[in-house]
This record gives sequence, C-alpha cells and structure tokens, in this order.
Amino acid sequence: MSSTSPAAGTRSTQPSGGRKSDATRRRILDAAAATFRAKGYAGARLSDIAAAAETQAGSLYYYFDSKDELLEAVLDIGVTRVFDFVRAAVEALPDDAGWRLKITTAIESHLAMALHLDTYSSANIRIFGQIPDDIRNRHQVLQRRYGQFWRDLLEGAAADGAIRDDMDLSVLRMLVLGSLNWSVEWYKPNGRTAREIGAQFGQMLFDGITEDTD
Amino acid sequence: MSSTSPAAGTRSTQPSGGRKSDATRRRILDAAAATFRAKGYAGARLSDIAAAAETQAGSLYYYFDSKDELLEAVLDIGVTRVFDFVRAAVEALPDDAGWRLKITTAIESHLAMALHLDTYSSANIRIFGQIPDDIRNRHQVLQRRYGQFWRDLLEGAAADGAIRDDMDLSVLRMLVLGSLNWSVEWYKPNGRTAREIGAQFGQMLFDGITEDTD
DNA sequence: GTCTATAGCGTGATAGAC
DNA sequence: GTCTATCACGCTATAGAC
Repeated sequence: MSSTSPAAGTRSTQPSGGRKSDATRRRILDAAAATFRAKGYAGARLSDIAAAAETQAGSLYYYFDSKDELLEAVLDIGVTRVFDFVRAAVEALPDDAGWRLKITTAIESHLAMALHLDTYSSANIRIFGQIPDDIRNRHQVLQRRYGQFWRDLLEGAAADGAIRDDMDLSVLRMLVLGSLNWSVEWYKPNGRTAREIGAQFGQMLFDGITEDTD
Repeated sequence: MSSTSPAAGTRSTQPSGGRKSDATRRRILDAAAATFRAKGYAGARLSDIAAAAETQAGSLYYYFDSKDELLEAVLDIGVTRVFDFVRAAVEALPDDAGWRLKITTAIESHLAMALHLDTYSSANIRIFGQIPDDIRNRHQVLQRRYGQFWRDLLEGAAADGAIRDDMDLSVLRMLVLGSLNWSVEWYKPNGRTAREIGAQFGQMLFDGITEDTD
C-alpha cells in the first residue's frame, strides 16, 4: 500500500541510501524464502522468519513494511531466477541445436533450480496456490513472462514440425510444467538428480514410454 | 489427542448414537473441504468453514474435536474417493483391455475427480504440501495405498513389455501423477474437459509428442 | 443439537530505548 | 540498525443457555 515496489525482484523499499545493510536484507529474504517454502504463506510466522535470519521479529520491519511485502519479494525473485537460469541455459546451446535439445535443456534447468539450486524458486512453486489475490495479480506479470518463454519454445518446435500438430500446446505446456513443479512435493535429495529425472522426462515426452519407438 | 479416530475416512467421533445429525456432519465436511481447498490449511479459519456450512464456529465442536481432526477427515475422504473411483473405472474395463487403455482410463478418472467431480479430492491435492507432520504420517497410510495401485499398474505394463525397460517406474509414476495433480492449479472450467486433457496426456505418454510416430 | 459469549493465546505490527 | 516491550486483533477452543 505505502511502498513504491519498483517492479522487479532485486530490491524495493530501501529507507536509507542503504548499502551497508544489503547483507542483512538478503539474509532476511533468504530466511523468508526457506520459511515460506517449508510452512506455506499463512503457516509461516514472522517469528519463524526472524529466527531463521538470526534476528528479532520486530527488526524485520526496518526492511519490509509487512509480511505481504516480504512474500511478494520472495515470489518475484523466485520466478526471475528460474526464468534467467533456464533462458541462459537454452541460449547457451550451439546455434544448430534442435528443438528436442532445447526443450530438454529447459526441462533439466527448471528442475535443477526447483530441486537443487534455489530456495526462492522452490518457495515460489510451493506457495503458488496460497497467494492472496492482490499479490497474485501483481506477481502474475512476471509469471506470465516466464510462461511466454515456454509458449515460444513449444510453438517454435511445432512450427518446425517437431511436435505433432494435433496437440493443444497450451495444455501440453501446463502438463509439462505441472509435472516439473510437482516434483518439489516428492523429491528426496538422495534419489535421482534433477538431470536424471529431466532426461527421463525428456525421453518420455519425445519418444513416449512404449518399447518399440526408435 | 483425545478422540479415538478409527482409521478410515467415512466417520469418526460420534458423541451420540448419531444418525439424525449425519446430514449436518456431512454439510460441515463439505464446507471444510471447499474452504481448505480455497484457502489452504493454515489460511482456512473455522469461522470460514462455519459460514460455508451455514452454522457457527462454536457449533463445529459438536462434530469435531479440533480443526486438525476436521482436516484429517477431509484428507482421508479425499484419497479414498479418488482411489475408489479410479480403481472402479479401471476394473470396469473389458477383460481384454490393454495396458494403454487401462492407464489412460486411470489418468482420465483421476483428472475427472480432481477437476470436475469431487471437492475432497481436489482439496486433498491442493493442501497436500501444508499438512502438519503428525496428521501427514497417519494420512500417508491411505495415500500409499493409492500410490501402490499406480505402481502395480505401471509394473504390470512394464512386465508385459508395454513400457520400455530403461524407464525408472517410480520416477515415471511421480511425473505422471504430478502432472495430473498440478492441473488443479491452472484448470479453468471453461477450458477443455478432464477427458480431453487426459486423452492428450495419454497420447503424449505413449506415443510422444513428435510428429512421425505411428 | 445449535446458539451466544468469552477465555486464552499467538499473531502482525508499532514505539521507543540504545 | 537492532533490540525489547507492548498493543490490538483474530484465532481456536470452551462453557453454558436454550
């Protein structure tokens, strides 16, 4: 309500000229991401977040005006990071990379972020369904941008004949991303790696699970 | 703590010989399922549930000893119903039905429950990640039973050579169920039906998304 | 059985010392 | 900048009238 919230997800309200306190702010955000991921939005108490950040609940208000603002920052950082990571991985492929390689790379990167690399990304996924309406609406701007990246990927592949033309690409996109996102609910660190899961998912997606293909 | 909780998910604590009040109890459960689904576990207030059941918050305690007990009942009914529905659909197939038909039927049935037919099932899916530990542990007994059904389905198919033998069936199972479960996050009632989505998913699963197959 | 009233506690948020 | 102390509120749960 009161804050300025300058769109992105790197920083927002900064009372002082703020430079020295950046580390603390980051520590609080990290703690918030981990706590939201573990307990959900409503289930996370400010005292939990403060404890994880090794500070006091009251102290959080020097950096954030409300619990909601903290949530919004975590969410925005979450999508931004997966998006940047996945896009970078796909763009780093050689120019002659085919659609199958591009899509498999996107799958593996998304999974790696969700399962191994980034608390914000997994927090974003896990609390996605619990966001208050007003925050959700603002956050969807970023979320849609990432969705558009996947849409472009699938449409590009379909236009080149790499995907059969009787597939509804919107449904396909949601099924694929859903499969990836739900992995945060069941994944155990001692199981297969994100890379292995992604590879199997890629094979399933392109070749199908039946024996005879190829 | 105090209650007996006789395992299953049809009823539990019943102070009186209780028969006349069954309708009210059901109304409260329905309201709880809808409210938990919409607001999550921690986000759902007893006053919300009471309002949806057209009664008062205090009145809930005639039927349930605590919010947690209400949650547990909703969760148990949820899995039980999807499981019964999916199993019945698969068992109703002709004896000579192939694995592909069986698995596609299971997929479509699961989706139909989650998206169209049952509030308890979708509530179960949506709040799955927010359950307090003690309830989760008890609930997993039922959850695993349903998981086992899918495991049997996939293992049966693999044993008959209907699934390529380099697939990790546990991973496959989680990817498939994840895809289905996440649909409650994006599905809009005016889009495709569960049947259509399931059919497309089945084709993707068996044939792959590439043009040339079959 | 269902209501009203309220206890008891935990929560997000604020104020002010340091 | 970070702490302690505290307010105001809303929540689950209980008590007791009807």
